[in-house]
Amino acid sequence: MFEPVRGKPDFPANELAILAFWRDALIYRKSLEQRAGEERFVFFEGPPTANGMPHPGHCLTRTIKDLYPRYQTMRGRLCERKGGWDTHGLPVEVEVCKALGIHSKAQIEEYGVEPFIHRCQESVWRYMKEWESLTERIGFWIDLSEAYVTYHKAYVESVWWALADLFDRGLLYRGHKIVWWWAQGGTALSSGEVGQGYKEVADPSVFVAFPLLDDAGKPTNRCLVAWTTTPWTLPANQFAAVKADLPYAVIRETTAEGAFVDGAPEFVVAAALAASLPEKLKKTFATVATIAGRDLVGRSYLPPFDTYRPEGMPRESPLVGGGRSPAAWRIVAADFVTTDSGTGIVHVAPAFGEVDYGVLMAEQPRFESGGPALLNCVAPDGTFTDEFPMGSGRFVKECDRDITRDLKARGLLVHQEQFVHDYPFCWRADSDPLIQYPRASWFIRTSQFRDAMLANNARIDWLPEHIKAGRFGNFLETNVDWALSRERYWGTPLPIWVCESTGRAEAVPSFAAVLAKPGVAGTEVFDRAKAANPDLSDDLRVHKPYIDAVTYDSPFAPGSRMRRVTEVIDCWFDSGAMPFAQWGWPHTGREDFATQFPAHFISEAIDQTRGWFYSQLAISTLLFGGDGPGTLPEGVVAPAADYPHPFRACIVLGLMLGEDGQKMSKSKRNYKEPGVIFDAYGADALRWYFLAGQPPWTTIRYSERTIRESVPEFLIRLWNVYSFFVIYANIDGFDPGTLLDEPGCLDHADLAKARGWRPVSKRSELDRWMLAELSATAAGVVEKMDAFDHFAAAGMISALVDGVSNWFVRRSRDRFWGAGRADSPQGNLDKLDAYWTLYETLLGVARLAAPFVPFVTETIWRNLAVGRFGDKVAESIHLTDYPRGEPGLLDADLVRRMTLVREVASLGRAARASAKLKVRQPLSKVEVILADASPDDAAWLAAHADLVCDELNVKQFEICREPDRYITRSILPDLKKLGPRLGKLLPQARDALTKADAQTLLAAFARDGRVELSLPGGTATVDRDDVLIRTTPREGWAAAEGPRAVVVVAAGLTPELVAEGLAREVVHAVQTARKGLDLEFTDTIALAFETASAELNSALEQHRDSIAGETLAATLTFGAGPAGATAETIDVDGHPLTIHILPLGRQGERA
RNA sequence: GCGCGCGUAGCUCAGCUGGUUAGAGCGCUACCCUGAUAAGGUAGAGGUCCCAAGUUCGAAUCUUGGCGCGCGCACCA
Repeated sequence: MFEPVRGKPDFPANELAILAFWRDALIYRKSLEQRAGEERFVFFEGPPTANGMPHPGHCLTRTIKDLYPRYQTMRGRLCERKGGWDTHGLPVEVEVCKALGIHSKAQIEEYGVEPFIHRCQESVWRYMKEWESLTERIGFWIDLSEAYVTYHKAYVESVWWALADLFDRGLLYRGHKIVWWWAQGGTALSSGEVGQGYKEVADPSVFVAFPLLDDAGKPTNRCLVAWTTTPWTLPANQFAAVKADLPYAVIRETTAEGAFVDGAPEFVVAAALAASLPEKLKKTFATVATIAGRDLVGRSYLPPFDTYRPEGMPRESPLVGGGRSPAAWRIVAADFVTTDSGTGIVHVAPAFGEVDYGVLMAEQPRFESGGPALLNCVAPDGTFTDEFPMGSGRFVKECDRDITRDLKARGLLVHQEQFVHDYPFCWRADSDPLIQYPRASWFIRTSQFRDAMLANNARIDWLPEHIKAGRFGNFLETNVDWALSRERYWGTPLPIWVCESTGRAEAVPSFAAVLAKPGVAGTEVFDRAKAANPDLSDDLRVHKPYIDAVTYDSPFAPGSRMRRVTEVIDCWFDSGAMPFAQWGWPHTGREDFATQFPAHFISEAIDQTRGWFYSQLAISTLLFGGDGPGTLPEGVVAPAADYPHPFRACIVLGLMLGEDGQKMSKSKRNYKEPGVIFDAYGADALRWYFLAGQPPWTTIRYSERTIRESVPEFLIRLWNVYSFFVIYANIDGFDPGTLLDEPGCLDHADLAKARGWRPVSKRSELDRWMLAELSATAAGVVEKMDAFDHFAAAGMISALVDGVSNWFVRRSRDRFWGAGRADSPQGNLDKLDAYWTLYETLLGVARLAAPFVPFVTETIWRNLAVGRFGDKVAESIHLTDYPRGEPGLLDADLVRRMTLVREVASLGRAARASAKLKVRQPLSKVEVILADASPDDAAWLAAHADLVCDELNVKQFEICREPDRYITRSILPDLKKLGPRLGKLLPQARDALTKADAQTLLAAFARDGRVELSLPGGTATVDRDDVLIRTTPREGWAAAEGPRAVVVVAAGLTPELVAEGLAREVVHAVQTARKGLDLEFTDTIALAFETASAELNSALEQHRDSIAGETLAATLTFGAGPAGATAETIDVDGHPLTIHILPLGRQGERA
């Protein structure tokens, strides 16, 4: 006996039981052990952070990340799945700050870096439990016990090795960078943070005159007009930029009569904007001259403030290669100048703008001895320094008004207005405007590797493909050096120590390397902390503040000490280093890294394009591409430099939105917690919804309704088939366990050894069809899954389940109900065949679907296989091999023809429906006209008349001999074939073919195989293969038309047919009544009919035996029913009938 | 502003290299079947395939330009 199956499945409860089984029986571990020594399928887990709650988006990634390793394991490969946790970074610090009720760096320092770091380390695991339970509940098999953790000492040291290697190769350097600076908080903000803080504000917009100087250095009456919305940057002005190929106009105010106003200055602005300034000023101007931008370049001007221009300061510096030039307050050419707004002349303050800084960087190499220095009169706290006395000690933005007033007083303010634009503010303190500000920073020379990264990218199998050349490729094209350092606390410390007297630096590859330095000191700081608090994690040895205390003797200056720089690094470098750092490589884990690099497969959402996808690719390309790493410990070998690495294929998942199509947000409550879905529908339902609902890269709208609706279509249907099988196998005593001694893997070849198993070639056509479909689907699914196309694979599996349910089982019902038991070779062989076929199919479907819906398939396997064979078979479906299809069972002809029958049956039902003839009513005949079937297929169909008759409840089925009675034919050109050949003649040919008499044309095709069409534009030869024949039913028949056939049913009814219809109607009524009485399938009844209708009475008499048989009526009488019977009066097609039923109890065997 | 993606039925989405009547599931309506039964089947209603121009014998599909939405960039990696 199989374990009886509930008709109404409780998937969630079922799944909990399966989870317990997996846990207790160590199935995941066994699935790996079983593949020991096999070829590997390498998977990298992109580390999530347990600092936040997991949400539905993580369910999607975890489903996909589980699917392929599970699949590949079943395909025979060894796929270890090492978990990982991303633990560093600003978000952790922010969480801790929130808990502490502080938020500036000063407050952190005040609280103490040491306790702060301790809090960070604890915070990292805050939602650990939720993450672990989600991971288990959704069926994501991954080894969390051995997970890598980015703050662990071994991990940090691995990252240190990478950084030291880059440093030694000159790829890690210190430079300046203009950042968005939160002055009040004393920190730069990351991209996400700045993006969140944009607000629309009105800033002052000022047009300022920069008087040009004559050769003697005296101001002239001619002024550049520059435009800025940040007046506070004017004291740090160093250049004015124009565009070389733009014309500039010199304009001067005129009186109403058109004469120049006495003493009015001449303004230089872009010619394209020469009209806008007079408009703003509401004055009239006339053009004095036009100058090309390039002719302005090199001229000197008087800066708006003399902050950096004290009397006697040399204004010229020596140029590289001879000559001299003013080093500042000079006009330069720049491409970023536009005429979209402003004046076409850009005020350049390199300290306070990224493009401005770029101008300075371009200028400096022109000069001897470094060229112009960066001028910065603002302190890190956002206040002016004493260099600019007017604003000294005040926040820069607050000085805008005074600066404008001062310019006006000195006659330099040409115009002032308000300008409304988006400007970033601090996301945590939204009244604090951010400013662009120069900070010293450490960079990695990624831009030098741009071409290598592009070459590497070109070899990656991106899904969807457009990521390669699109989002990711574009991003690589515009690569700039990676700003690595962060002036924060909780992160991997930058392993660079600097000589306190010479400023020379070196990088160390490990903590041991630090300890090995001469005169090392400061390690006792951690030791003391550990002594005071024995629970202190040793991992913190390599973190701030302890590592900062470690110093050693400088190799650069005797007597000096080496001290670590204060920065930590961008946490994206941590996660990007995981391919090797998860093993602690190269210090440890050499074997693991050698066998598990690169990954065959990774998958994350599209937001990782610039995150993990990039950081992995960049780090891997820099370290392992080309000549490979510069330094490796003795005996350690670098991986091959062949691209792609570190991953070969990457599924980029779409963004997940909430129920309302908006971004998921806890506060909006626009999504259901994963736990709610698991409890109501189960993990399989959620997984199937993700995998089969849409291609993975589409933006997905996560809604409970869609998940709920996706359950019946696949899971319930599969369950129904399974439940059907178990019910009848138990009734019939079909038990493979007693028929098969050596079950092996329960593959086709194994089943062949069973007693009572007949070769498929000997079984009924339906069985051959089912197993052919199974094999074809298996082959197709494998092909799709190997190409990472699970969406297509899921569609095939779904179609297969539909075929089992709605064709095989439905067509086989009579076989399962047939007489004779199926428990031995001596029984009903056809019934036995049906069981073996359904058994094999169910096992096959379950195994195909196992990576997708691992729970329900495990349930099926546990009952159908393990329950019968015990430990002779794999204890879990996930320990079996993935079906690839039996080539010997494939039968493309049969599959095609069965599709044709199903189509004909479907059309027949449609034809009945159109004539309002219900299927209960038998009809005399159905005829089919095939539009375009081969003679073999037509003959095959004719031979399957029984099948069609049964499906359609008709007495006779035939291929129509006189099709012209029912249909008309028209000839249609096959455009795909004729189009390329005929080109412009096509419309004429189409008209000719459509208008011509179809019979004549068909006759011509039959005779010659082709026809010649004389068309106005020439002659066209059309072969029989170039046309399609379309058949259309004539009016007046109960007919339905499909692409390949027309089906006509005979609507005429004879008295016999009507009587039979009535009888079936009554059977239906009795069955409904049985159901109402809650009778078992096998309960017998005493039945009596009472009717005033002679016609109905006669019909019931005629079909008395079949009615009794179908309804399990032990007695069938007419008149009043037996005592105690229920009575129900109904209307049967206009005839009154009272039905009396008395349950008699269980019958030993079914009829 | 720039880049990428998307726009197809009431909803969620397929639709490969251009081809004849644009599909599926769900929902709705009607009918059917029912010894899998809180399942199953058939049909109907519902579409200017976002708009416009172009290429072509032929465009949902290719090109260009708009419009709308999302994401990314604009700090930065």
